[in-house]
Amino acid sequence: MPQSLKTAEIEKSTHQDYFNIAISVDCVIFGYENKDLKVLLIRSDLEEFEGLWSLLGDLIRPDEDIEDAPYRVLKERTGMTNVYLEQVYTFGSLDRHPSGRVITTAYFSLVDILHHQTASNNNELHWHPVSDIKDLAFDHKKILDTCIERLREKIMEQPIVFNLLPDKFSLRQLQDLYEAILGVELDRRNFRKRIMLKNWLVDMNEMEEDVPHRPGKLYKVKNIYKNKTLTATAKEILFAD
Amino acid sequence: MPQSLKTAEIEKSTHQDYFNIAISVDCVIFGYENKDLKVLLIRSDLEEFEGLWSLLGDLIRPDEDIEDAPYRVLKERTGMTNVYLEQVYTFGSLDRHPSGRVITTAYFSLVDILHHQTASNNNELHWHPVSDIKDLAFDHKKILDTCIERLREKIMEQPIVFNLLPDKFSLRQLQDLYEAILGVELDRRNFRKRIMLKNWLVDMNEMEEDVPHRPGKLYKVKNIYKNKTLTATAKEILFAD
DNA sequence: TCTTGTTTGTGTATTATTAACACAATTATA
DNA sequence: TATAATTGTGTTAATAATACACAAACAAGA
Repeated sequence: MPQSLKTAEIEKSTHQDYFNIAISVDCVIFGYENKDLKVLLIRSDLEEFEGLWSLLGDLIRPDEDIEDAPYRVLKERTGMTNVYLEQVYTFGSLDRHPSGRVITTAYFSLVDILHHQTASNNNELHWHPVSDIKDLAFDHKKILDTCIERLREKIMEQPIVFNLLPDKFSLRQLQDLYEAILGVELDRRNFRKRIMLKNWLVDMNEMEEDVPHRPGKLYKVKNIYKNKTLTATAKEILFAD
Repeated sequence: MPQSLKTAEIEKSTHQDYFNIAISVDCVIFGYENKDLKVLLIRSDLEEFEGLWSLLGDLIRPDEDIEDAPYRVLKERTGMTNVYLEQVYTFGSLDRHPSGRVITTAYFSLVDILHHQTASNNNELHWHPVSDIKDLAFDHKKILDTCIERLREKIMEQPIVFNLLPDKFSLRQLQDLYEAILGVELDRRNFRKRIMLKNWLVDMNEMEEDVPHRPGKLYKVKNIYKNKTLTATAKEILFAD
């Protein structure tokens, strides 16, 4: 059910289309800034959820592949393109949407905040540290939690966190990011050993600059892991190690 | 409804289109028999797929929670109740269904074939060894492959395979089952050690009977892992180990 | 230019996990 | 009572994960 329909129209159309179900996608857009894992939210435009934030989502169009819908939402609402996206789960409780029956498929997305910060000056959009988020509109808190859980599992196995960082980064930055996502502290030496063993990184032969301490070496992720629009089968091949 | 659409006229005229997508569930019903992982299929009733088999599925009803739909499908089509079910992925290519736009959410299910064999004498239903399946109607082969992959990951972490076995089983039966699902051979001593370490089993203090060799001890899975209709949060607690 | 603060870069010893591997005991059957 | 088939069990080696300390690099300020 479109969020923009007012209550009277909703009554009418839900009766007309009682036997219909709408399907949407919702995007959990993760970013990383100031050692915090953040998520991009928009102020809910529904009366029922006044004051609450919600995920970015939209109904799927009848002529649109479901996998294209989250890309379109990101582009339309934030201007972001070429982002990492992954389907997580489909939520379809009867009462999850106050204006009608809407089943939604959740995707999470990983973006480099700094390269996307000016993409939209829509001040209804805001990056929130995930640790600060207590409640969201609809069942979006549950969707967020499910996506965080999936993200935590995934980063231990596959080279995806680099989508949250600038092209060049130090091992310290990378470790801080892992700690922010996992919510734990990691031993520096063991972390470096484990990451290096995975063989995901390329040494740039450059050093950090303008840091008030001994600068660290800079790395980037190998190019084969950088294409963000891989098909599922291409991923299987690449990530087989 | 996209925010970019402004006028009421546009909203109204496109409204019908947005509800012009059907949503279904498809069930990959796994069973285990004769050392084969099998899947329950039905003859496709579509002309386009004449001669091909397909998964059991149905459209979701407007008054039905998405999680209830696969239970209903299983009950209606096979008589099975109280089965293990898990949502896997939602498939929504434009061309996946020849008669219109249908997005489908795939679930896999684990059942004990012997206790369900007479549930339906619908001879359009048939158990197929998964290793024999080359092609299926719709995109069901892709759905099946996705579910097998998920099943393989899951059985290494969580005590779910027992849903495929009778209540009492020997470690040999259990190992054969793991080998059938994973498609590999396992070392018997290491397998037994690993399973016992997980602490999922209870020794029944009974022995196999009517086997033409030294009989093995019988085990059952602990009761806390046996409830097949656990909520997601209950699972988290129980399986935290 | 010397001292201090801060962070990088590195290795080893310990423990836990996984993998490889062989033989005696039990039952049914001939 | 001999044979065939399978169960039940333990040790060693290899690999991975964890715990832990110190010297070197740079910036800033005395």
